[in-house]
Amino acid sequence: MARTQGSRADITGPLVRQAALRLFARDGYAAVSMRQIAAAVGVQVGTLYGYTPDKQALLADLMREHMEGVIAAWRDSLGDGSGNGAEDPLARLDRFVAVHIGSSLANVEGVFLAYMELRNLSPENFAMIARLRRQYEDALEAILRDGQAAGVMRISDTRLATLALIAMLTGITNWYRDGGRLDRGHLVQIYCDLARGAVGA
Amino acid sequence: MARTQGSRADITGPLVRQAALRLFARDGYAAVSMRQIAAAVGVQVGTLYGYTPDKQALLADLMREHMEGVIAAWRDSLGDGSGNGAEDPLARLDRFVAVHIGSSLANVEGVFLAYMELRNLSPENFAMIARLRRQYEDALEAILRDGQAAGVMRISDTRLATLALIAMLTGITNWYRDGGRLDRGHLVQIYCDLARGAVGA
DNA sequence: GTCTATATGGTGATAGAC
DNA sequence: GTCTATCACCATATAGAC
Repeated sequence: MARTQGSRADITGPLVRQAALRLFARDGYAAVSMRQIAAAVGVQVGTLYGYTPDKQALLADLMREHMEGVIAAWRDSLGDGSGNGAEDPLARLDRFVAVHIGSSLANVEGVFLAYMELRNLSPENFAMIARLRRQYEDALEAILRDGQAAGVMRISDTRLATLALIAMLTGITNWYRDGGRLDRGHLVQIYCDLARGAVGA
Repeated sequence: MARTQGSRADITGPLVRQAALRLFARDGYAAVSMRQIAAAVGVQVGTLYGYTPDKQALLADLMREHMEGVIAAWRDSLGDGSGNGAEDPLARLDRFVAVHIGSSLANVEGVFLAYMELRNLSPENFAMIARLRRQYEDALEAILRDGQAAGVMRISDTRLATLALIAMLTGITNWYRDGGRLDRGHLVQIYCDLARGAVGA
């Protein structure tokens, strides 16, 4: 495993982050040592500190990138149907469900970090991640408010419904495996029905 | 903190488990040392090994007791309305929601362990906890099947709906705090509406 | 850019005195 | 039942050679 000399700065950085993501997701931040990450990359432990100031920053960066990716996936899904100015709230809800499931399954390890490692963040990093999470939640709540206002949803508390729907959707990553009983299209369909029902559509 | 001598076997055992539960829930199993647990109890570290064979068994016991408590809370809720032989599936769903929220909020730390520390269990202990979880999930799925058969629910996949509802309900422990904007009765009411909607009632 | 070596301190678990 | 002392090992992070 331990390479001796040989400089590959262009690829070592991404490898460090990829190995850390995989190991943190599998065993948990606190259970993974910098030595394990170094061994997975194929460098000695001291080398890691050329790519991150410390272990905490490595975790925070991975979580930030995950949240930014999830938010970007939602934002980018808006641009697809060009000139689709006034999309129906129910169609927007379906799209949110599909995009959330898609970006979650595309990065299951990131989802694990985002929901399990909050307590291992420093206060400053925690505040940063919490802000990004809130931003994402607010995108869904805006849909529910519009659906409520348009009379196509019946919701007693949009904030609670938002948290309930996101918890419901995120739980998928705990059990879904490609190649199982359901394909992704079917999965999205079923969760669209569950979500529409929950908001009284 | 460190007591010197003095035997209190009858109370030290529960204190060890209580301190471990609190610390594991707050900081995570891997991040908590046996020395921290001992300090919280007020004994020296060697003393802990009179109450548990090792750290792993301490975790597994706490998780097992939590799951057994949740299952018992559901089972005991059946006996209350004596002679209530043929309860409506929708009423049973409401009762499941209320009991789940009640037992979750009564033991938030246990819920944290049950959902965050599965990966820190040995294979044998993991299998034991997974069996208890499945047993609890099956109690909900039986309700959904009956509701489907009775024509009072419309569900395309009862297993998925079960997992979705439990994820939705369990998410509550991530944000609910007594004394906040909502009291527990209101909370249960809102989640009953969400659950009924999700299953097409 | 990567290595080796090291500083400093924490880890789970056990043995044996009291 | 609890303590003290200890074993063998692993942790994060840094300094300086190449």
